[in-house]
Amino acid sequence: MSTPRNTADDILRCARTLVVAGGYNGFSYADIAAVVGIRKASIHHHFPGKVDLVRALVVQYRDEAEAGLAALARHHPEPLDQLRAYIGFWEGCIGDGSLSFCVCALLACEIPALPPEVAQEVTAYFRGLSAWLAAVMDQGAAGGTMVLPAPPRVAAESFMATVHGAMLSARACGDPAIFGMITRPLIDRLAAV
Amino acid sequence: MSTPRNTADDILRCARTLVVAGGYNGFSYADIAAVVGIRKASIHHHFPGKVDLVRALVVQYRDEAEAGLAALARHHPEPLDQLRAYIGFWEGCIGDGSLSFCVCALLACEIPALPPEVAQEVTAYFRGLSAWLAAVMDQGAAGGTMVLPAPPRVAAESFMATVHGAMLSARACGDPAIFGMITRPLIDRLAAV
DNA sequence: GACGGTCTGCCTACCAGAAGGTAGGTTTGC
DNA sequence: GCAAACCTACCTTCTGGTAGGCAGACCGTC
Repeated sequence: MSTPRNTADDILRCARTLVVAGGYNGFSYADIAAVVGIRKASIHHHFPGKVDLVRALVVQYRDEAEAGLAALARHHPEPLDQLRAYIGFWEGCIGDGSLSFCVCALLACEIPALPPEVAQEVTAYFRGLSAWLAAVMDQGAAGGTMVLPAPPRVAAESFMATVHGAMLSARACGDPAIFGMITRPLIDRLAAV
Repeated sequence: MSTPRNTADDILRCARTLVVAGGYNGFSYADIAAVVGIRKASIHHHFPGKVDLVRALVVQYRDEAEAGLAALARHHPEPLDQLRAYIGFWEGCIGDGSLSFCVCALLACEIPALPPEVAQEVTAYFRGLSAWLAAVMDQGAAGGTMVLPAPPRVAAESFMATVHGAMLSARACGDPAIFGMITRPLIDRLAAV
């Protein structure tokens, strides 16, 4: 089941890392070429233009996120544990530096300057994540294990905003621990006594 | 007391708008020149390099923020009202589009790709804002008008993260109303019954 | 008050390098 | 033989930045 070293995927992985570091305008085809070990022009063979590349990258990211959330829901029957795992996932990513920021959160910052094809995918990510969180919260409230401070939709938006803001603070201060400091109490506050 | 139309300040204002739209790499000297109505080379007369320009911009922003928070504290003796006014300020800015995102929050996203001179100022903004919020919360808790869900420092970080995340969600969804939806309950939750 | 000097703000005219992208040829594996 | 993958070579446009000139405001000095 091992992937036979797919160049297109190497390019996407590399682009993801570069986007996470500096956004849409923070990297160039030359940067990717240098890392992946091919020539600039070869990237165009896989992705005709930069827009295609970044769009593909966001689509892949969205797919992975969706799959990840589904897996997470399978492993943790309890809604509260699902949120805990979600936070834990990011805490791990930020802590070990494997993904120090959400790709879509970063791109969302630049939305006014983004090609519409990319912006659209970013917006879809936010809507999707927010909907998933709202569903989990709804379930938790119905099951009596959670107490929501607001209707599920609002509580979900608030939760998501705090998580993204926590990433930002961690990055701004250069201190991954800040993420956990902000997000962990989030769960405790939702837990029914 | 009217300012005699200072070109350097025009440049800073214009650069601020452009940074808010697309970040550090999202604008060029040519963009500014076109808006301000001077030639590219003239910008270098006021700001030798792009780093100097953006650094100056962030320093000015920090000064304004500091002055703004101080003014806000003067106008509202009650800590809870200060937080309300802070949220209200941003709600206004985002609503009328005059400042649809915090300059430093946006730059913080790009910190790994930012010149260190700029990154340092951005970090300082976060520390300053967080300290101010913590002080206000401390005061509110001491006065009995606020109930903090965590120690002031943690509550302040959490508050700040949610506000920044709310900006992000509003931008991601292209809907300014989301900012208010997320942030207004924040105050209610802190208010002592 | 006229004189020369200098400082400020802006200009034109460049530059080297990087950006994203294209054309067309060569290698590689089925 | 064909197609995918990759190459070299090149193009255009934009990037931040420099060199040097020029008009006007400001200046102390005679």
